[in-house]
Amino acid sequence: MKNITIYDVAKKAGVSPSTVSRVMGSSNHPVSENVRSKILRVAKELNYIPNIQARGLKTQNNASVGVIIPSIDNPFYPQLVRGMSDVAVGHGFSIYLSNCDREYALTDLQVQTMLEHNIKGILSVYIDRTTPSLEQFVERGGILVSLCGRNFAYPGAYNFQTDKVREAEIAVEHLISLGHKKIALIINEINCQIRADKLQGYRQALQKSGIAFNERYLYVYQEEADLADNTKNGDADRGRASVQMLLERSPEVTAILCMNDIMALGVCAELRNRKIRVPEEYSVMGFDDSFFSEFTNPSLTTVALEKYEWGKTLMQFMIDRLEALPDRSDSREVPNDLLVPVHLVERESTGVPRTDNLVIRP
Amino acid sequence: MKNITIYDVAKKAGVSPSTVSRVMGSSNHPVSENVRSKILRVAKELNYIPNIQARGLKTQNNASVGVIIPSIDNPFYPQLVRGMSDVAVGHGFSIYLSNCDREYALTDLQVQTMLEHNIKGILSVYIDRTTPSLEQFVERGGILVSLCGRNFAYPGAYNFQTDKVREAEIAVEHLISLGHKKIALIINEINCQIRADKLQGYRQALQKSGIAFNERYLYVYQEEADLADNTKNGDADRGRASVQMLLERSPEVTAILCMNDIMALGVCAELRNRKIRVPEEYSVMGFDDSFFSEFTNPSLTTVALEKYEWGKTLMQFMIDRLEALPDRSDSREVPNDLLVPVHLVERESTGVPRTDNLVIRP
DNA sequence: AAGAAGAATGAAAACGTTTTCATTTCTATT
DNA sequence: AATAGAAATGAAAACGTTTTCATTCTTCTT
Repeated sequence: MKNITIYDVAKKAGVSPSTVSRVMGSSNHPVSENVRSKILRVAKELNYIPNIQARGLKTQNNASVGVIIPSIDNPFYPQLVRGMSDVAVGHGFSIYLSNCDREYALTDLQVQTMLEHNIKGILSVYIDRTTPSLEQFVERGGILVSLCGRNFAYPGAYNFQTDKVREAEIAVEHLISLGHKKIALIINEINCQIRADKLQGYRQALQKSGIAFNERYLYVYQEEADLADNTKNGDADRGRASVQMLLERSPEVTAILCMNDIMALGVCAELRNRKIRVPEEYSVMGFDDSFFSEFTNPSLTTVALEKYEWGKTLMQFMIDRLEALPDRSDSREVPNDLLVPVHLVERESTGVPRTDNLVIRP
Repeated sequence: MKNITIYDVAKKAGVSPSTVSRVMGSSNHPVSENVRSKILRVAKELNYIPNIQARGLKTQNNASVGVIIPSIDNPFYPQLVRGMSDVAVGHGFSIYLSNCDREYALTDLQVQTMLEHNIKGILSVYIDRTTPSLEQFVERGGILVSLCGRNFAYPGAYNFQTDKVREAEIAVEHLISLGHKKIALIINEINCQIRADKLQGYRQALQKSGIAFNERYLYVYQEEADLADNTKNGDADRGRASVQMLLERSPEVTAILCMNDIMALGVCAELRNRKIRVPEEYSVMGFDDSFFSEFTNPSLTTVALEKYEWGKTLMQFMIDRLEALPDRSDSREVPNDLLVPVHLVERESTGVPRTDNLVIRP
């Protein structure tokens, strides 16, 4: 079961291995037409398969990029990854996918592996903490492009930013424009930049409209608790649970802004359970415009980001850098025109606030 | 920017490269405790990173497995992939993810790439057509494990089967048990085994109950049409569109069985649009128990498969084979006890059939 | 017709490991 | 105390490429 090598085809074609290499690889060294075609023919006959490992060993390059995301099992990411994948295969690149759950140790480990595989490009999404191996990666000249919130930048990386502050502002502004003044925000513990950004946007929007920030309308909880169960995405359940708390602690609220659409779905389901109508009694909003949000009942008002487009943009950017690798003259600036904008998608789950102040049905 | 190699640490530690290799790699050759610890220490000091490409070149092994799925952008797959990923990283393996859209040419290309990367294990899910490079892969001793419908088996592969026939039967049986007799089935064009299996299950269940199969209740359409738009998952829209057709062609139907939950969601949304109630007027069912199905309104009755568990099982199986690679004494039989069962999840979208035969509201 | 420039080819070293085989060092048995 | 055997180490070849450098073969210019 010996592999067919460049030597085998060289022998059969009656030329030297060097020449074969020049036609099989991406060399631009000239080689005459007839020997080229002969080599190609023989290679096909022998079913020759270039050995990327050997090539990479020599060239210190391997056509693949590592993608690190929190978890593919969050509906935000599949489309993003799909966009990345599409442009990657278009350029002959492969994708190493890695779910790190935003866990420090796990991220470090995965990057370590990528380092060992001699991967030269890492695309990290919404990971807002650097690790030793990540630092080592950029130190060794690896290309790190990161997509994160507006208040975070890796040193030495190309930092794309999605403006989560603005996203949250847009959401709250929408709610305020409908007449809401008591708006609950449900988010995870603030250990992650995105969430901090969202909180900031929330406060900013309130402030702009002269509405006082009320600590009691803020629902923050630990994520760790149910991480153990990888079997399902916990956000929906967390949405459910929050409703219970909210109804006890601040039923006077008229709108509920959720961290993402899944959570909003959970909130809606629980409200429905309790025979509370959306949006007549509570308006509910999410983020991300997940694919299902258009089809739920009521359909979800949300703030959208072109995920697929983003994925494409990021990977294209990465590949451009990768293919120009030797000269790293450019700074780590990211062109502004690559920022894909964000927009409100207004659907059925939000409406004017209820007028009566009754409610309270535990 | 020269790499630190095994030679560097050998020199600094005052031993030979061979010895360093033995402690850094997974050799079981004995090496004394003091030199081992010394090497380890020096390696850490120098920030030595083993070069997997070089290792792979020598050992013809690289700790990664290729995963081929139709598209990560179909909610069935993220959880499956997550399961795979979890066990893979647990064993130090990396995942090469590849979306092939069930396209022949694309699949072939991606496998070709994996071949070039010297990947020794490919996990393929619901791809029911072999390609030249896939054949070459198994010919060269690659391990192919495939998850597919019950009527399909790759030659030379470990074939896991999910029983789509049975799944469909379960669904139809449920509907029949509620009293339905006129059951529509909406599926994609039958170029894929899963769909054929589902159709078979549908017919079988009807037959068992002595209900005649009615061609008019079968809605099949081409998938190609809107594949171009990768921006969104088209099944929901197809569900929508089907409602229109169904209402024209066979409004007498009382239950609608959809290919998957996304499609069911689309169907529900369109019915709601037309003020037609689910399940009072039409029962609607899907497949897959997607994570959102529990939270929609009405929540969806569906047939579930433990996707995360399946992913783990498959990857574990793969890694076991991979680690025992040299001896391939076993046949390609797959142990029966690894079959993860399928079950009905009864929720709100199905109920007894309406009694009046009115309807028809185009 | 001679020579220069360029095009096409080949030889061989290098990339960073693993592993076989040979050698040295140790331990235990007599 | 001698030696068999085991344990620990090292030297060197091999894995399959790419690429530098040297060489040969063309083709043009004068």
